[in-house]
Amino acid sequence: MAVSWTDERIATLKKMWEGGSTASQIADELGGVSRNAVIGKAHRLGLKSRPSPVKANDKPKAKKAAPAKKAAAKTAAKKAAPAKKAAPATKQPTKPDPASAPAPTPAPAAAKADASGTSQPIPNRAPDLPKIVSYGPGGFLRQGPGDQQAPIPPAPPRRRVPAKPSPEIADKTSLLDLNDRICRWPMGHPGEPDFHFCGAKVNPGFPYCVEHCGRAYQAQLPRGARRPPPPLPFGGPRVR
DNA sequence: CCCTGATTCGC
DNA sequence: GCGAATCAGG
Repeated sequence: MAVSWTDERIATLKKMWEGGSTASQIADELGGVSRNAVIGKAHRLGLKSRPSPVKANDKPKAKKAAPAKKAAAKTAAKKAAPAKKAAPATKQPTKPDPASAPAPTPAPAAAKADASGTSQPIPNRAPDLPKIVSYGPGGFLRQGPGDQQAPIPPAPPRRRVPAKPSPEIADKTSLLDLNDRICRWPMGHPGEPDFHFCGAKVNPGFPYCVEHCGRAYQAQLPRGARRPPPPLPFGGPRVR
């Protein structure tokens, strides 16, 4: 292994993982590791999978055999002979487990965040869940179409080596400084040396400060008045 | 095809 | 403990 899992890297991994970032993004950000490594480490750390595209379902129907057998057979076959598909060994009936805990319902009742400067626009406080609520597909916070705050010129390329050796982020709010009480609004792009977070005190019950709550939770426009510009997490985080 | 996370297993 | 290979769903 080229890089070991230092305490710092583990902290970053945890933060991003819990923050909803994908394993690929985390791997990218950390640098020097594959997304598999990130996932493996995350599991070893005891982190669970939140939105897993593959795991969420739980059908009362019969399931396929456990992958263990297949994997074992596969590897064995691979090592032994270049056969593509090994013959299925003795099959064993898998008994379906009873349904487990219900899926977590996020229920983003973001409601209305006023745009004008009328004091506190948060009528209903968040009842619980101190964790993240609204992340965009890019892994970070979504932003309403109303405004832009940065030109966002450079699209960070997919790099896999140097990401954060030890940048001097000084007093900027780094990923590791995030906690439940400070605004997580991202400033800049992850991977850039000056990438940081807002860091202001959060609007109680929300992951952002009051100002950024107004940006994160924009009232839905009435149907028909739909705006063409879709919300982008960044200017264009993905480059391919 | 791309993506995602989960799991297994050799190292 | 680590992570590539593999699996499996979207």
